[in-house]
Amino acid sequence: MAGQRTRRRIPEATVARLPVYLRILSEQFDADVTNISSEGLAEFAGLNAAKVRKDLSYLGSYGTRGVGYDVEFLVYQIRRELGLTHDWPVVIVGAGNLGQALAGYNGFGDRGFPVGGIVDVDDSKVGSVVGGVRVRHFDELAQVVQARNISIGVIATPGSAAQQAADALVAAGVTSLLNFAPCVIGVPHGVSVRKVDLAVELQILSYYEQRRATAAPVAGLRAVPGEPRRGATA
Amino acid sequence: MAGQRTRRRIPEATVARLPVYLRILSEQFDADVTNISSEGLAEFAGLNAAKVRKDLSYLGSYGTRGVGYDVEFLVYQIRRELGLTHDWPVVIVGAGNLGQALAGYNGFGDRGFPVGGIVDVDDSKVGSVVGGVRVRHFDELAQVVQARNISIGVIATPGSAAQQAADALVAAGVTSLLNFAPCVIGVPHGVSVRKVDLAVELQILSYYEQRRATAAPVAGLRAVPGEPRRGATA
DNA sequence: TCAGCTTTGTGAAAACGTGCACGAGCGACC
DNA sequence: GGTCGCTCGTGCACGTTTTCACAAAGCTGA
Repeated sequence: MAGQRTRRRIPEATVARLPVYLRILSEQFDADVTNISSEGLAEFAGLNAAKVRKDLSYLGSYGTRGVGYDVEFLVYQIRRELGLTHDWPVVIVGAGNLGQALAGYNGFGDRGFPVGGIVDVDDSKVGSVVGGVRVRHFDELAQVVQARNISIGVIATPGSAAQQAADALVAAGVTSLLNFAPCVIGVPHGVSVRKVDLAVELQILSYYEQRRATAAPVAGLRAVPGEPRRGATA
Repeated sequence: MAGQRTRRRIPEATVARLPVYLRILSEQFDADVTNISSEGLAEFAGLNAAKVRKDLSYLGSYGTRGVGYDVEFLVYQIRRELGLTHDWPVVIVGAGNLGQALAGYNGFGDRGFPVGGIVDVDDSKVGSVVGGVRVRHFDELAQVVQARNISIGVIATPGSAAQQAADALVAAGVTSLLNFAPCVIGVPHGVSVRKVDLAVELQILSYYEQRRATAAPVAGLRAVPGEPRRGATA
């Protein structure tokens, strides 16, 4: 109650952009850039400077007027705000095509989300090793979760098994889910879900493609208002 | 100018939900459900009924008051609006871990987006076959695109090569990009980009996890306002 | 035909997110 | 110390999205 600063509520749209800023700032830091302006950061992120400033202002007043932001300090602050000061091991449910690719994808572990376990219902897959982790049986999910104190689960099952996977993950104590299955899953209040559906993304692109094709059959390629902005994240 | 009905502009938020409705409706159709209410559809999609009705109203007045919507007809209308009346072959740039997984993932082709080609700069990968498609060299990208009249490109390269991949795709005539690389890419006006970044999704989950952990250290698990809604896509 | 029930379609209001414009504060230089 | 130029932080207005509330319209059964 004493130490921690008052918790401001950060808008969801801003939360979704913080990881983008973090990546850019980390790259700049690695390139020995020590200071950056909202204008510069906006350029890298494909946004406008006012939005960047407003987003960063939710973290606190960490910029210096007339100068900009200290890159290293901002990296630290964003990491702290996003809870990235320690690793978050994840458990993957489903060792099929997608599950294997995810387990083998270094981008997870490199960014603080090591694969702490992977499970599948298929006995023929159990025991094999993907991405350096041995596949265990779905029934052992709770053990895996509790042994490593995992709070993030990744659903990489077919749609028909996704709800069952979600239920098992929640029952095991997982409170955040990343769902790759092409279906909506229901979870108790207090559990976060984010969904990534590749087909949906392609269908959205298809809409704008089709619209370009039919809306301006005479004028040829032309700007279409209401286009998705760049950097629209899943 | 004569035949086609006036083109109403559909809000981006609605466009992003139409694929979800489409999937649900297709499943219902396969289960021999012929009619569905906005309430029923909302339940499946994890939304409220008013939003569903407003979304569908952008397509036209296709419901029947007191009854609901004809599932088959609605499927047809959404497919038409999204431009899904024909296949959209895609070309994948990058045959690494992710590119191979995408090529091997049946969910693409099944939903009208067959992999029309996959290219890589690495000679050792050229010639190998993934997901039934032979990997060709990056230099042949334009040929691949033009031979199959491809307008959607998938970027599955490392971040450092993403901009180069995007430039080559655009130069070859591709007008829609799905970017899996962890960076923002710049494209000319008139080209659509959607971005999927797995690490970003996990970092967003991390934020809410961390918030839960620090915001209510006494009361234990509690609802957090401003939680991402379920099914938050892209 | 009419009453009663159901469900759509849609204005209007509320909530949310974005972009502009400008005051405030900081550093640099004289 | 004062002036100048730069950049942050933020109030405000605008556009978009969500939610509410209800009239309109269809079906059922008498």
